[in-house]
Amino acid sequence: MSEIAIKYEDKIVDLQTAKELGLSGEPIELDNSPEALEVLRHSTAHLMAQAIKSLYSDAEFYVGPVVKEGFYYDFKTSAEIGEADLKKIEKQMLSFAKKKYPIERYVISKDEAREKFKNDHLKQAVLDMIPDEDVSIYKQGDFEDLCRGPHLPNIGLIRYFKLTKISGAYLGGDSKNEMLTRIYGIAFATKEALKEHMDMLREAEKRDHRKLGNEMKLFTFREEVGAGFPIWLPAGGRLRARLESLLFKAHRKRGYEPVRGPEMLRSDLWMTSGHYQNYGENMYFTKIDDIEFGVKPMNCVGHIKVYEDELHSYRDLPIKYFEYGVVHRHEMTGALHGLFRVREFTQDDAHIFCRADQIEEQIIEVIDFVDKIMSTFEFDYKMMISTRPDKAVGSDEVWEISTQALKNAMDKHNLPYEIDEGGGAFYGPKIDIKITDAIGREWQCGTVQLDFNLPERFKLEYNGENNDKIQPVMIHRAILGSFERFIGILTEHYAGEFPMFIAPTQVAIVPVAETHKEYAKLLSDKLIDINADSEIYAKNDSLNKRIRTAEKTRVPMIVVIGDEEIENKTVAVRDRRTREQYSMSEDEFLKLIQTKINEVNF
RNA sequence: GCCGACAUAGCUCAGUUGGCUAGAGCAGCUGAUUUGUAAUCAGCAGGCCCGGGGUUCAAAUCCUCGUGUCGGCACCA
Repeated sequence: MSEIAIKYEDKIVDLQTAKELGLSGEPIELDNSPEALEVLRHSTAHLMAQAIKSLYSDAEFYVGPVVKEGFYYDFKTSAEIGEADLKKIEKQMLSFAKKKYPIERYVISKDEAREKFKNDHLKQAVLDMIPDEDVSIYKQGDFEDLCRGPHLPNIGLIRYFKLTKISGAYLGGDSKNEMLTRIYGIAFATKEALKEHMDMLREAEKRDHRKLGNEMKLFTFREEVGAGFPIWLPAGGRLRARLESLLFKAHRKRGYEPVRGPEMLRSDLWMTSGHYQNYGENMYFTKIDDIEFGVKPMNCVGHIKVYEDELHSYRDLPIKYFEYGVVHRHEMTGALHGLFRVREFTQDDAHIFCRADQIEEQIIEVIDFVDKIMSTFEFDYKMMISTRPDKAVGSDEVWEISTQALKNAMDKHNLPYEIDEGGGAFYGPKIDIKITDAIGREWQCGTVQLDFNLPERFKLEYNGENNDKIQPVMIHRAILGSFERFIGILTEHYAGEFPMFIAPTQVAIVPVAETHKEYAKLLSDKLIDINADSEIYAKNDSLNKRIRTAEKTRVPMIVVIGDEEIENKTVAVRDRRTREQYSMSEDEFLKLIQTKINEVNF
């Protein structure tokens, strides 16, 4: 193992820089530590750039940073590069690596750098962003790149890497700018680590909810139906229904009232709410007898109309309405992604109308609710406070007060959070709950939004103790976010092996021979009585085949029924994970299923 | 929406530089078999090769415009 850099004042300093500045510190060896990988991957990005430059001589380079999933480099060339070219570039990289060019570093002034890269408009853009007077250049062979480092001492150290993805990426991350080509890659210090990483990706692929959803017949999409409109199949329907009914009970326990608003409302209302102006490009509109209607992208307006249906006293607050609200949003084609991003979805949505002095307790109550559910499913999640976006309604002052209120509530209860600057809803700041999918992508699920604007816009009020008219505060919240996304994430989280209480089918019953079919049906009926779904595998196939088929559906329990079982009133249980078999009495079995189904309450 | 890739049976995939009647496995149907814990055997059926338009003697294959999907970017539950 060789030394590649040193740690100096908690910073990684490469050997070239350390030598130049005469620094010394704890050595960093080339291993799979985060520090070493940072240096290795950064240098691999440069090696890739060198290879690209040699293959596409007009290539210009923007930035090539190390990121969570490896590294990338953004560049531009007149050549069309596709996935097939990655192999070619990898090969070129290896041949350069074999030459073991040392990576040299020197410093020049920014003006000199401008001159040096005068034919590269992307490097000029990079130079524009650098405030310093002097910049460093790294050189390997005849390839030079403007870079802050740190880098390996020699490109020969780069051996175990893979280019993983190619795509477009906007210059500076802004869709108004030109699009560059981006190639992602990954590198490790050892062959084993690289292999492990690739295995992990393959494993994640197996969990992909789109693949499992298809295999397990949970949901489907069809071209002739339209992009982004999921079709729920029977198995998915059962899973979803279980989740819905559990959650319904949980809402009722916490004082939420079920309500329901219409699917579309007159456009005037969307103007009052501000959706028309601030969210209109995501909405679908239609006309009925010359009056324009907007299909709801959110449920708040409907719930406001419920609130307006009667007068409210300060004694009645908080009032909590909930709805499994179907919403439609015009998502861009490129954003659609299985159940994670669709154009029609159902939110577990609720709106809490409360007094200003109830905000904190209400927010904390919602966060407790979220925690109850996420911990039941064993999800890690993190919370983000999102502040005022560019497109927003309401005064700065109101935004400041409401954002502060969210922070206060979190701080007071020692709840950790990150800040997402400008990520709020147009009507108020929010706390987002983000959970992670099988391959580490984070998805926003639950959300708690504090809103002083819609109550103002709709002139909502309640009677105070002195019979004065006071404006309530609105809290918008969703726990799962949407059934679609949440079930997608659940599918990946459990790799399709759903726990008993939400599994589409609780029990697979396999009768040994035809003569046991009748008894299987009786057992199935008993299961329905305790709210468990079962499927009887009585097709004209071998017993082995039917057990195999049942296994493949990932059903939590398989029971085999034959002469022995019928005679003794027992069932032969086969466990999903261990594939072990054991026998238990039918009564015990039914009790067990019942317990497993009922053990979860949010 | 942008960059790149892809679209063949219900599913997973073959199909050579444009050239015979487009194939396989699984699933489905029919029959035989009635099975004790991960694939019994045989037969049958199943295709506007994503959709329009074009090039060609000839198109699943080449071009073009759509639609959909995938990987990212941008945007978001």
